[in-house]
Amino acid sequence: MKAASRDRRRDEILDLAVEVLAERGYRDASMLEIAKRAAASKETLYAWFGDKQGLFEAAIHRNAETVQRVLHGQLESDAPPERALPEFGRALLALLLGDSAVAINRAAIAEVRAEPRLAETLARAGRDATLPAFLRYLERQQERGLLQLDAGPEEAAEVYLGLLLGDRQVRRLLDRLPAPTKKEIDARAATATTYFLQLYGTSAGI
Amino acid sequence: MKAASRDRRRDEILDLAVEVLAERGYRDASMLEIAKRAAASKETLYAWFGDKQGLFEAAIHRNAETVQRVLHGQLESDAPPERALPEFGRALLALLLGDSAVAINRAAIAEVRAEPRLAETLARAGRDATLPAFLRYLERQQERGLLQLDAGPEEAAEVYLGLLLGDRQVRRLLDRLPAPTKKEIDARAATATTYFLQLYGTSAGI
DNA sequence: GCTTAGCCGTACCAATCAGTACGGTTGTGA
DNA sequence: TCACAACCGTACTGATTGGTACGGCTAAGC
Repeated sequence: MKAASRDRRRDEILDLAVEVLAERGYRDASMLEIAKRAAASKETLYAWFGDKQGLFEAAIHRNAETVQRVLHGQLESDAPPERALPEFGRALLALLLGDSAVAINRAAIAEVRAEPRLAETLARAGRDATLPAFLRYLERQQERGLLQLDAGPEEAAEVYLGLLLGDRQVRRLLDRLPAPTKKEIDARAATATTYFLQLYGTSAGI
Repeated sequence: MKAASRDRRRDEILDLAVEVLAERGYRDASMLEIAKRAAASKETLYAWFGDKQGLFEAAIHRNAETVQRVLHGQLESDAPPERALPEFGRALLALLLGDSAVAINRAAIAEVRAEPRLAETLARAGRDATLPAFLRYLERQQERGLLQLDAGPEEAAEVYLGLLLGDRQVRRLLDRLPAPTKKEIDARAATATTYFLQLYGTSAGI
C-alpha cells in the first residue's frame, strides 16, 4: 500500500509544480512556493527529485508518458487516413496546445542555455518518442495503397504537422493565443487532413 | 555628426545585448556583462533604455525593422506566386531561424509571465506588422486569377507558413536543430511553394 | 584654453532564491 | 506499545543581480 500512496503523492507534487510553473515561469517558480502549495517541505522535494531541474524533468517525463499513451493508441489503429488522421490530429492539438505542455515547453525554451537537459528531456520523451510511430503508420498506409509518399514518410509527417499547427504553437508560447476550444480543434484537424490527402492521397483512398 | 555617432553607438550596444542574450538567455544576460562587453557603463544603459526590459524591447524593435524592410520588399512585387513565394519563403526562413530572432523569441517566451511586454512587442513588431502585407499579396494574386483562396487568404497564409516551417521553429527554439544552411533554406522554400500551389494554384498559374 | 555635459568604472544596496540543516511530529511496522 | 524512519515547517547561508550613486575623465562647443 505504501508504494501506491507514494506514487499518488508524487503525482500530486508534480501537478502542483506544473501549476506553479504555468503561473510564474521557470525562474520564478520557487521551490518554496511549490513545497508550500503541496504542503510538503523543501527538503522532501530535494530528497525526491535531487534539485529543481530534476523536479521539472520528472514533470516532463510524466507528462510525456500521458501523451505517449494517447497518441500511440491512435497510431496503432488500422483505420484509413481519412479517419485516423483527424483523430490523431485532435489528440495532438489538445496535448501540444494545452496549458501543461505550453508551460513545459516555455520552461525548456527559457532554460535552453542554462539547463539544456530540460529541452533534451522534452525532445526525447516527446517528439523523438512519438514520431517513429507516426512514420510507421504512414508507411503502412502507403503499403495498403492509401497514401503515396513520394518524398518519404519523414517529409509527409512534417507536412502534416505543419498543416495541423501552422504557427499556432509559437503564437501560443508567446501567449498571443488562448488554448483552443474543442470545436476549433475539430475543425483544424479536419482541414489539415483534407489538405494532407490532397497532397498525398491516392485514388484508392476516395 | 553627433546624432549619427549616437545612433551607431546605440546599434552597437543593441548588437552586443543580443549577442549576450543568445549566449546566456534572458535572465542570465546581466546588465553588467552587456555594459562591459560594450565598454559602456550600466548607468548609461539605464539612462538610454530605462531598464533591462526596455533595452531588449529596443533590440526587438530594431530587429523587427530589418525584417520588415526585407519582407515588405518581397511582397510588393507583382511576380507570380511561383516566383514570389520561394523568395519570400527564403527570406522568412533565414530571418525566423537565424540566431538573433531565435534568441529574441526565446527571451519573449521565457518571460511571457514576468515581462509580457516583450512578447507583445515581438508580436506587434513582427507577425502583426508583416502578415497584412502577405494577405494583400495573396489577394492580389487571386484577383489576377493565379490563386484560388476558397477559404480566405488568412487560412492560405497560415497553410503556407505551416508548410514552410513545419515544426522547425519550435525545434530550433529548443535547440534541437542548428541554423539552416542556404541550401536547406532554398530547398524548403521551394517544396513549400510546390505544395502550396498544389492546394491553391489555378490552371492559369501553370 | 576653459567649461560643462555626458560617459566610464566601481562600489553599494536590497531583494530573491537554490540548496542545506535541524528540531519536532506523524505514522507505520514489529 | 514502542522505535524508527520519513516528512513537515522554519530558519540559515551564500551567491547573484537589477537598479542607484558617485568620483573622475574626456571631448565638444564657445
